[in-house]
Amino acid sequence: MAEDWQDCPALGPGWKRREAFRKSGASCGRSDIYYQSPTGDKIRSKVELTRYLGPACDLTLFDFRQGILCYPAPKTHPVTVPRKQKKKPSKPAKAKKRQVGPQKSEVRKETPRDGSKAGSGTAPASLPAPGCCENCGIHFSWDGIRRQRLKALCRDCRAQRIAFNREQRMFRRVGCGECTACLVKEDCGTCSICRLQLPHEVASGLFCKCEQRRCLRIVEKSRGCGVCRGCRTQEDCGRCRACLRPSRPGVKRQWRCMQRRCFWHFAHRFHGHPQGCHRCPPQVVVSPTGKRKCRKSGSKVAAQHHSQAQPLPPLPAAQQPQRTELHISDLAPTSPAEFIYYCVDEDELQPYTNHRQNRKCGACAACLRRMDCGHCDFCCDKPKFGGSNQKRQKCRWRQCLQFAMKRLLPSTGSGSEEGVVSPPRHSCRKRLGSPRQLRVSPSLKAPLAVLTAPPGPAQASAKQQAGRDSVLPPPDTDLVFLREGASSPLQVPGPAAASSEAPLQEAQCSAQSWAVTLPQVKQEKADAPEEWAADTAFLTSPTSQPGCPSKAVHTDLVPVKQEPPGPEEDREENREDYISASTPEEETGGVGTPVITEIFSLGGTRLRDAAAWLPRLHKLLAVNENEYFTELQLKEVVL
DNA sequence: GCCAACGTTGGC
DNA sequence: GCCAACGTTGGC
Repeated sequence: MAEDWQDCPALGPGWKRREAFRKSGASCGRSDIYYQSPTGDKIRSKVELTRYLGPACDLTLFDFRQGILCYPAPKTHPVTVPRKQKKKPSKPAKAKKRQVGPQKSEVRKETPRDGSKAGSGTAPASLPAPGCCENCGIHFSWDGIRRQRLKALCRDCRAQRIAFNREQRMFRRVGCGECTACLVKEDCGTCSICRLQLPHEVASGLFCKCEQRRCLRIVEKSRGCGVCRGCRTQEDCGRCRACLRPSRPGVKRQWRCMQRRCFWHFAHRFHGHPQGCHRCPPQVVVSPTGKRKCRKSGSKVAAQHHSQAQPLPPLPAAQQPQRTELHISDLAPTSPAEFIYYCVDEDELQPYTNHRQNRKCGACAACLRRMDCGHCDFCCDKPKFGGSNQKRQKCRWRQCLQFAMKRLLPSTGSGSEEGVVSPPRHSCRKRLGSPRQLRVSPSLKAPLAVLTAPPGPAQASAKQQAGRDSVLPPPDTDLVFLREGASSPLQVPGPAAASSEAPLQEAQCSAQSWAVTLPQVKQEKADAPEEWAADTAFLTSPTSQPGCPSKAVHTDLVPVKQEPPGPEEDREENREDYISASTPEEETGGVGTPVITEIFSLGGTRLRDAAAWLPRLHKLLAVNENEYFTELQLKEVVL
């Protein structure tokens, strides 16, 4: 896309403008205008531009869409006269009709970029210290590339590389269609893929393609392109981190000098990110249980082909997969130990829906929540809260819980039909369930399930509500027990007097006092299909009620009191063992991820074991009603 | 496989 | 026109 950028002298040297036409969706054909500052910052609207340039810069005359300055025409002459010149900073910034996060935003924008934007009223930015492109060697502004990238590539080279990667993915999926391998119509029958004896339609599919039919234009990492600067470099530089990396005794050096790595190194190795993982969207791999898996993770079992697997009907000649024709049950192996992972076009498994709306059930408390909490990391990222708009995600407290549950329980379809749109059955595309929705605190991977009443600024009452109906997460803690309908955390939860803020739909499950939800992504990836089946069995145990989404609900659970901010020693201990009291900040939806659901992942504990340890947990809870539990205690219970 | 970043699109 | 946030992708 780099070629789409065009200079925009109206904003000064180095500014670029791009018009992007929407290629799909309801607004297909519509165009959006983006600007890029000399330092590489992307501007998406005039408001952002105003914010970016600061109040000293008057954009009144600047036509954002056209990228030109429009001076007021004579009264009788409506035609604007574009001029290519710097705008005048003399006039104070026009008050926007809608100032979003005015002060914070300005502070935020100016703080990190003061250097580049000081005096940017007309000609923005002193250029940052240049870097040297690893590929072409030219000097360029490194500052424009904000990510933590190892390769220092200039914009053009990076664009080339990205284009190359994109092309390579396409080659891997469908091939170039021109090389001799792509023209081969028959499988060899002898390669490792063919020997798996996968159904023909699968074997002739994309990533499972016969080795003899794999596109020859795929650049193998081990070979490199042979042409780029990296491939042509014969000697190690001796200075890069690879060269400096100490080799293990007795082990041949594994690290190739950074300077000798192929510029085109395909970022996703074929077997590293095959179709099925979230990096490879067009294809998914589906286990017979319905859990989609990245082939990488499923490769072991994939190698164990079950000869009795029922072949799928042949694909139409047009190679269009038969939508909705594929049923997971058709693929069920006769032995639980044996699984076959099929390449299935994702569209086969989900009829067309508006994907962008599939993340909302519209019914859960999170969906019903109107206000951003203003404190979670995603809120903090929002411009209106002074963020830099990099994450661009919905407030964590507003991320659909139903969707999360669906993702977590791919094979569980019960109990969610009541006016709830079933979220799409997405593959292991993580983004869909998204760590954004449910993220495990990296500092503590041990907690039990958590549900919290979302805190937030929106509710003075909500805060109280949170205090009443739930136990808020202590710092660095993923453990929160939500109690419904209770007047205080100390009471044994009674019938749900569902708080409108109570997450999930426990509110609908009047008999359920506690809700325990599944771990999100990390658990998902770790679980084997059979474990999911077990999980599901547990989660859909008779304790669940019709109308309730599938989730672990244990009626025997006794409430746990969340201590108020405790003594200092407790806080210290929290780092190690304790799930301690929450800080005031977190009580309002604070810095810590406001975890919606978490986790049964104590040391790899599976939900399937829950039947065994839940009673123990129950006992512990009963004994320690007013206490917190150490991670150690929880481990003892669960493990 | 995870995550941050960001292009893109929906909707107000 | 603008913002929200979904979904993709590069880096690791």
